[in-house]
Amino acid sequence: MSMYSLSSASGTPIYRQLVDQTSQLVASGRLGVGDLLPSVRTVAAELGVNPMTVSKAYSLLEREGVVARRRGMGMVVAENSLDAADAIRPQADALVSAARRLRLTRKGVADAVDTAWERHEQVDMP
Amino acid sequence: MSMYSLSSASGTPIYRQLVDQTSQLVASGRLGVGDLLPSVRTVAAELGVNPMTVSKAYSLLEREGVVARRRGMGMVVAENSLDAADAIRPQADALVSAARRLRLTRKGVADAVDTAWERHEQVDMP
DNA sequence: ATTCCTGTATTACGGTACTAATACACGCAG
DNA sequence: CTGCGTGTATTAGTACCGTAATACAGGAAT
Repeated sequence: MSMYSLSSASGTPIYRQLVDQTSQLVASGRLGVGDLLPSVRTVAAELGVNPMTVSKAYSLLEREGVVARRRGMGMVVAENSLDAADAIRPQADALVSAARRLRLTRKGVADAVDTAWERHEQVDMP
Repeated sequence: MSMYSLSSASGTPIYRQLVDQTSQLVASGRLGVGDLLPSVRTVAAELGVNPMTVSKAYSLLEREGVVARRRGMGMVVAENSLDAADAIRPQADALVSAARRLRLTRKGVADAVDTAWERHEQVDMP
């Protein structure tokens, strides 16, 4: 069983799904500092995609500082990699910036987030 | 002076910039219900783009219910168009969904939004 | 040294997204 | 009706993006 699962219908490209899922695994602690990622060819075979596609994902993750290269070994989770707060910062920034353009108050944004949270809770409680 | 301003470097396509900027003008109240939008050809000439590109933006806005068609006249701001809370819903959803994947608490998200808000306040207080 | 494993540079191909050129349908004003 | 104003269907071209095929550079293991 692969650590990744692709949604072919999602429209988001494979390499980006891999980046996102890896970031999530790291940010949520299910992948710890120093852990070795599965090799490019392993992932490619499991998912039925081309090794280059996986490589592209790994390179992006390296540029973002999430993983580091170990020569001859593969890729490992980097020293100062993401925590959850870092990981959602871009989305939080996007929200705040949109809200300010619309001249919303701080409370207005908080309310919007609250109702969004409740919308989600109704859906996926396991 | 046009009501729109394009950022050619931004990477986001022209028609989408037009949709976004129009939505913002409506959601922020600077464009009121019934107001007539500038004609496709006017906008196209001012911005130096093709009328079809503007038309595509207007059609999207119509599908989203932001504007309505007045035969022979042009496009006007629709009756039940956006308010600010509607306008940021997609971004709020994206944030919450990312946060839940990372198993963040409700408070964790709220905090992230607060710090994001403060980051922005330091930048653009007029 | 040989073999097996890493990741990747290069190239090519298919598809799609964006924009533009042209021509059209139709309402309004005279 | 004529002329000018709406928006748009159709078509085409261009650029870019995502993916794959292939071949390569280099460390690890023995």
